[in-house]
Amino acid sequence: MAEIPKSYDPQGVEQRWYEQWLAAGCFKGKVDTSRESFAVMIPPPNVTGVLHMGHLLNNTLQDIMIRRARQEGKSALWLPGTDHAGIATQSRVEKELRQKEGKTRHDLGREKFIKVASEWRDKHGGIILSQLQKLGASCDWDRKVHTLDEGYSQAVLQAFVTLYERGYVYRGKRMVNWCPVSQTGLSDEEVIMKPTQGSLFKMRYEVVEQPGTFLEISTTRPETIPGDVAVAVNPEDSRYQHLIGKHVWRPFPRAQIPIVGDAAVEKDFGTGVLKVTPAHDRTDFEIGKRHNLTVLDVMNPDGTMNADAGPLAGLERFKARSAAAKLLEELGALVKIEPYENTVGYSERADVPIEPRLSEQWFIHYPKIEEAKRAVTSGMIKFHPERWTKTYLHWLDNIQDWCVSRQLWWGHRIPVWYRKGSDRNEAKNRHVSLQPPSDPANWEQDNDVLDTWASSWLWCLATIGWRKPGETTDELKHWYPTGALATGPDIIFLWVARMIIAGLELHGPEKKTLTDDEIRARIPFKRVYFNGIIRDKLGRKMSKSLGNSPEPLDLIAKFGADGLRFGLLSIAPKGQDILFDEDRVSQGRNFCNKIWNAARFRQMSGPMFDNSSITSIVQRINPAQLDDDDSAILHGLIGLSQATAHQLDEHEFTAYAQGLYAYFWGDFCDWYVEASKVRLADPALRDHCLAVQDLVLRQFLLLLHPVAPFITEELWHLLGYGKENEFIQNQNPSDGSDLNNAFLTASVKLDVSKVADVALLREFVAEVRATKSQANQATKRDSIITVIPKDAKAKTLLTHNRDKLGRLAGLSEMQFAESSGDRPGTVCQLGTVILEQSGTIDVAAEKIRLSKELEKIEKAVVAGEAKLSNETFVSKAPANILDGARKQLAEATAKRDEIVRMLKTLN
RNA sequence: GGGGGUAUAGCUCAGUUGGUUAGAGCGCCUGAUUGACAUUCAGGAGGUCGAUGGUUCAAGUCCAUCUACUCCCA
Repeated sequence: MAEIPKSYDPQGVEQRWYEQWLAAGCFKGKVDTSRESFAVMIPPPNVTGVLHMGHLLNNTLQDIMIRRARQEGKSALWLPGTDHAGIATQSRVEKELRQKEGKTRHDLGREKFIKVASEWRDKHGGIILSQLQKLGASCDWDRKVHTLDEGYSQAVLQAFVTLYERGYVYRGKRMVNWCPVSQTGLSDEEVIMKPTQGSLFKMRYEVVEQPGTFLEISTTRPETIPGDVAVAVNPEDSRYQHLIGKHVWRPFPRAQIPIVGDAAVEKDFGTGVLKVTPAHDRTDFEIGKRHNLTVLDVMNPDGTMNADAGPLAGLERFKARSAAAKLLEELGALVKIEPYENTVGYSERADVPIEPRLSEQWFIHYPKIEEAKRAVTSGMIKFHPERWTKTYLHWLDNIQDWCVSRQLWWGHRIPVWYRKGSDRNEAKNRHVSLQPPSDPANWEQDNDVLDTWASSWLWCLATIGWRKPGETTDELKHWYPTGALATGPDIIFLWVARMIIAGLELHGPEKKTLTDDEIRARIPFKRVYFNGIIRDKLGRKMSKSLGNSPEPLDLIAKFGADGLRFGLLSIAPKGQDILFDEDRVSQGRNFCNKIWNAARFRQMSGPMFDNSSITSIVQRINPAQLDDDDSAILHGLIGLSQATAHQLDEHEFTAYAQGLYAYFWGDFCDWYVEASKVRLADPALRDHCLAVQDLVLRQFLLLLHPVAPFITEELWHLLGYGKENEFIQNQNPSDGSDLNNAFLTASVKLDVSKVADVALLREFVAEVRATKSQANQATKRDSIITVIPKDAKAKTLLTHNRDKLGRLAGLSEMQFAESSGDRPGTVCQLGTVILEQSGTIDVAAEKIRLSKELEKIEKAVVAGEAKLSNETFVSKAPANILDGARKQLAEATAKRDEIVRMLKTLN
């Protein structure tokens, strides 16, 4: 076996293993019905996206789940893919077109534009996925899916057609969120509300029937005045109710408009008078409908004012706003302008304020809402952390129909044809199908495409072959529902909820309502893990413009993929936002190096023996030589295995990382390995001790593998645990029961009480070290101590471990005495320790130290006495708590008495 | 306006059915280093667990109110 280099160098190791894994087909998902299935579908990154910190964490989590599943022998599949990202991609391509060729998409025409966009996607779209390989992502790359793939597209269109046939899809003229830059409608979920500094314009409109009487009206959008068709007041409002039915003069273009009474007007808001602009405001549109008002659109799709805007015609909307203010002033209709902050909806992609705009759109009325709720409330789908359930239910309770048409070219073109020259709103004039009509000359296809989310909501279905309700594939039968979904809580509505609805409605034959069993069969995943959003050190979102996002590939190069993965995991609190700090990730790299060196130490400590199985290692353990530390560390190993199994099941990833870290570094390296150095020097004990180390390392590597795949695979082979062409990914760590069985078979009896004994010894060593440090003896390896043991048992324990203690605490001699005489010492649970020193004691310093300690212990004594003298406590507390309290008080009292005694000797 | 979340050491965070003297990493201070590892080792300082009240033998943990910050939805 090759000698292990001094420090861990991830670069070579990572590349070498990743290539071998790929070559051996390690990540291939195979339909194997004899095994339990476990699938994870990657949240498909946008083809326009670049790898960022969020992806690193999100994909690390998925990789952990899938690798653990593989270890457990499940038939695992992690399916990768990308999302065509309608608006984002189209904007990018149009921008390039404009910059490079000075052309718009209309210059190219639909077909040519799509071709250009496809080329752009092919060039840029795969970058993220290849970057994920550097992270170690074990996706089945041969199954990569893109939402515009032929088969996937078919599924998307079929879903639309099916929902149409089932009556869930309708076309209507509705208020939509219009993005004047992308020139398309948006769903509510794509609109970001932002507090925006603006102005509130106070104006007055003269009452036609009562010249000289004015109504004062406030608005933030005076540019829409030409679109005013009424003013509204609350019919209950005594100030204005007598005016209902009369008219006011709209200032420009000057016209009479009615005063209507409508309960939607808040009496207490502003002046209590509302200008009604049905074409440009949702509430106004509703009021307009109730009062049969005309809808007067004064704006073009690109955000400029149209001919109906009178004096404002042709102006861009924000220019029109100031022009309108000026005009009002000239007309004497402006009362005042005051600064005003309100919340304005912005287009997520273009980052400009959206316009409420009336247009013909396609809508989906969500089916299976009731079942979607039940799936989560009754635990058929489990959310981690659970609290997101509330958010999810809240959304479903207030759900609005989904505007799914987008006025774009890049995407799935809506499979609807209209009879030329006919009324499109009449069903008989429509042809809704995957196939064009047989007489195409008489029809024209809808120009719009579907919202990108109307394709990705089928992700768990269409990636493994769903093409039509009721039809299925082997993959679907095997892997659906998938095991888990890992994603950010920011897309709980956009994606997670919709996937659930899509699965419930479309997987399987048409059903009006579903039973629990049917829900179980139709849900897209059984668990959802919401990972936190990674922010910078100051809590700001990572963004390009702030330049606060580290380059993921640089981080991988700097810390190693394993180090980065472990570091991210250990700082990612469950479902909470994560403040990213590079220093904290270095902990992961350091841990890898520590593991590396522990393996190196093992290799240097003695020859390697047969490490090929648990049994072969356990056979080398000599039950007669099993000492306190062996028992404790092996017992801990079983505990760690159990804890890991539980934590991974429950998606407690942080606890998983911390548990591994504490055991390996704290228990194994700092204590066990250090202590074992004594035995390793003794030829009679060495091989037994090495066997224990081999067993610990083996099991630890198995447990660590999901989060740190590279280093564990490397050491697995370097330490002889696996044969060539076998991989650690196929080795089951189990929950420790296999270790227990092996011990049983080999008559290795672990004494659980040794765990407590070792804890006492560790406290003892820590106290001695501290005492030495205070006496400036820390460097010396030859300190002499005298111990007054607490009792016979303590003395035995100390005597048995004399050599180890000597090494760990740096002692040349440990002698026992009956009493300390009048000399000061340190009190610990096993007894009082007196450090023999040549120099004189710093009496003053010693007094301060002891007084401080006394103060602390006195508190414990007082608290303990109070507790135990409380009769209700004694009668009500359970026996073990009572026992513990008594024991604790006895110990504290003894310690206090000892300290008091020592303080006296100093006087 | 509605609904979440968070508040524990200087910083970032653990602390899962209430039960010993509340933990970790980083940072800071002191010291160590000739054979696993300075990406290391040992020690130390540092906390009335946001505030108030309640339930309980027992509260960081449960309940109520409040304060601050934060996210989502209107």
